[in-house]
Amino acid sequence: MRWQDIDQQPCSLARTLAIVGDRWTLLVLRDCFLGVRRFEQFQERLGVTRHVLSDRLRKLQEGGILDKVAYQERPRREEYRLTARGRDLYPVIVHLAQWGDTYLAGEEGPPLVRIHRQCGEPLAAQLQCGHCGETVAARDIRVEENPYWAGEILINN
Amino acid sequence: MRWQDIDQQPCSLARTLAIVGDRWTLLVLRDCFLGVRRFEQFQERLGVTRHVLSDRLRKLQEGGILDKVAYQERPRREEYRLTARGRDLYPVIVHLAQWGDTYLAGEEGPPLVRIHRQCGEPLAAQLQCGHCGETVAARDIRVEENPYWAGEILINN
DNA sequence: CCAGTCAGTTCTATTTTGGAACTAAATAGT
DNA sequence: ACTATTTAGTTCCAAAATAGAACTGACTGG
Repeated sequence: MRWQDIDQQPCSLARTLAIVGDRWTLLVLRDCFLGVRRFEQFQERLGVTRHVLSDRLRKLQEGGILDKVAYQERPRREEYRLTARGRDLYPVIVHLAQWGDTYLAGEEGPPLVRIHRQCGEPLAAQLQCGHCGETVAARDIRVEENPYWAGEILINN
Repeated sequence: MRWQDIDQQPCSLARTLAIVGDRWTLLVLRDCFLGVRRFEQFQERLGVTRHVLSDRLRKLQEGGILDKVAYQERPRREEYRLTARGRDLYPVIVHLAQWGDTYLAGEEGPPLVRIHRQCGEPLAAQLQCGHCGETVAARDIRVEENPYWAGEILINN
């Protein structure tokens, strides 16, 4: 199976990765959350080639994650801004970064610290159940298959 | 900059993506969380070529995310199991999948539903501050730069 | 008219991936 | 003893994606 066909799979993770799972794309999003908006700035900060950056920004736009907005006419210049859908990916960025903070930081410590404004402490991100408010671990979750794809996704049945 | 050098950047997200950011790797992890352990099963479920799968499993193992454990001698056969470090990536998988559930599901609805055992409801995953227990949104976070990399990561300073 | 800015596009060489076939180390059946 | 089967890979080559550099277009400012 080709990577470009994974969005056809009955899997929300695969479908999401079809938009944000290419090389560099999640780093582009990190920069978006840090306030970067312009092509030149993404390119300089990431060191990605312009041609790949152009492709990634287009896919993020097509996926509804970024909006292309003119910030100047004559000559027209456009910048990229996170949409509400895009901001919903923040927990993904935070958990990936936190994993790196925890397991991959050197002697100097993590490059960035995220502070929770409300309590003033460094964020120790956890997964929370929106219904009951409790902290959730992997073993607290049971998975149910949509009957439409019965037997196609889960193992042991 | 080459993708294989991103682990050199002062960015925990980049360092994490150097391990899990290749094509197919997060889908391998999804399957791990669904209980898949064996090479043949990953290969069949994902449709990834054996040669790429082999490479991804090796990188996950080197990154301490999977353990390669013999489940049989004569002939020796090994399977892959999530480590504690690996299980810490669960929130990443859940939030990516939930984003797909929310924005990319078709008429049939999401392929899988995750149920929180403790409350019995479908999980609506949120980001939680481990210190104060509150739900956290992107705008609730302020970022501080490690002085070691002063001025290298943040913009506007 | 010339240099500079910004957001790309185009070009070629290198790297990665996809698809298929092949290998190794056994066991089970005839 | 020979043959097929199982499982976990490796090897090979063509096709696709990426890296790096140069180029384009639409202006502005001097």
